[in-house]
Amino acid sequence: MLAALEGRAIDSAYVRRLRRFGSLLDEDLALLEARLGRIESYRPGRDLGLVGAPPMFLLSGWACLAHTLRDGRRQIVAFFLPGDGVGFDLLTGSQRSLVAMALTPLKVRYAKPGFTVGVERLGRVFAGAAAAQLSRMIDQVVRLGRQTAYERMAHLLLELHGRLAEIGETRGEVFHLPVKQEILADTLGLSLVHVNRTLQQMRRDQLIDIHGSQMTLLNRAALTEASDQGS
Amino acid sequence: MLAALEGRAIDSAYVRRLRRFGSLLDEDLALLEARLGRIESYRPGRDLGLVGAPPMFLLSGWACLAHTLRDGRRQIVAFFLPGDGVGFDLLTGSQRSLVAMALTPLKVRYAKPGFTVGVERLGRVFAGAAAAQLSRMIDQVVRLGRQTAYERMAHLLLELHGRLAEIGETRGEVFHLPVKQEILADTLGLSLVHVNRTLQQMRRDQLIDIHGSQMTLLNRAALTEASDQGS
DNA sequence: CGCATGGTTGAGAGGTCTCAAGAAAGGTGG
DNA sequence: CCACCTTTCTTGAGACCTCTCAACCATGCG
Repeated sequence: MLAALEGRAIDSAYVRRLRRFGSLLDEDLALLEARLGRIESYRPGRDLGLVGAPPMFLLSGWACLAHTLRDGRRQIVAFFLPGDGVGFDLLTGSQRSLVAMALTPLKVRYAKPGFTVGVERLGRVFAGAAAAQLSRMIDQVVRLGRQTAYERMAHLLLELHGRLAEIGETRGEVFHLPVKQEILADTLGLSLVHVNRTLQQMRRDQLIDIHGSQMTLLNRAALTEASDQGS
Repeated sequence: MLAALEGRAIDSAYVRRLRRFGSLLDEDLALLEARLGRIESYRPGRDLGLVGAPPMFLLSGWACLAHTLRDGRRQIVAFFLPGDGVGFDLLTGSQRSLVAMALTPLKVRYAKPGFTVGVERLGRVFAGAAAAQLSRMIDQVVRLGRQTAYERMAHLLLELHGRLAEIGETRGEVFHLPVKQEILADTLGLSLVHVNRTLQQMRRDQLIDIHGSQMTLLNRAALTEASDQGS
């Protein structure tokens, strides 16, 4: 049974993700696995109900953290991709109109009640993951505050490609982008129409190629140049 | 000597701040005090040199976390006010053009090397402080992504007043706002000129009053209404 | 085949920006 | 205590990026 658990853990997205932040021994993975519990599915648009719920890992599918203003304007604060942890950093401040929502069909694995990680390897790895999320949030602030639509889009596409590459969900410069342009708009602080025009422009500039929900980065150098931040 | 240390700790801004996130016993404060070290001063504009340095508490003065793009555009990601901790959440990702900078004359107290907090009261309080910072970062994303200049300004002023009130640095609706309009501009993702016009408008609307660096919130209800997020 | 959903395009409006210059405020040396 | 200089605030005018409104097109599905 231990072998089976380890087998499941080793090739799961969250283990691939966590390993980016430090080496994990088999015993660490077994420990982690023992502290994870039931698997659940969500349909696109469903609220993941952060408040009061235990944290979870995304096994597959995309989700987001979104805030809706009284008049309906919506800002997506962060994307959650397969392997990402949700709720470990207690952003579950119980507050306001902040909700976590499935963007695609979603499979998640909840932590068991009372989940903790020590300060050992597992703890450091979790701290690294939390730092990475904070770093992405900072990127988001910079995008929204000081970049043009074109720059924001370039930067976001590079971020998404990078994050998907970490868990092996890219084929070269190609990846699956399973969200409507409306979602990109609410992420980048733009209107749906302008997102569309921006993508058109990037196509004309040969920076990207889109077929359905398949996104191809045709010119990484130009995208990096355009995204400026230069990260 | 223990009494002296506790005396200093009890009325310091960071203790007032931390106590917001849970009760702390005298022994907790003594423990914290023992893990804090030297005090240092910075002049406005100086880099606090996050990378590789231990975390610190601001004893007095304001600082910020800022990212500068290649062409000089700057985005201030977060303000640090007296009592705030800087660097405890390892945003010190060693990365890019992200710097912490003094905005006013600053006095900070560094943690001693190897600083840690357990999972006891002190640890929970630190976790609460980290969650609050993340929550403010989310507010910042919403402001920048989906609010107008007027709304952004109203929301930021309310946030700053609230944070200063926590440490007793307000007198009713009056507080000291020690930053240039340029700093507000780089925080709110606006131009200096537009910040000025927005403040003028809020004055004409009798929402605020400004005398030098003294800011008065004249109409909290209207400010809250304008800031929308309704937090 | 018709409807629903999501993508695309046009045109005008509007919020914010840039450039530019003048006014106010604050510090410093004579 | 004043003259001067620097910094910061203020205001005007036109440009520009992005928005809103409104269609129209493409795709998929029952």
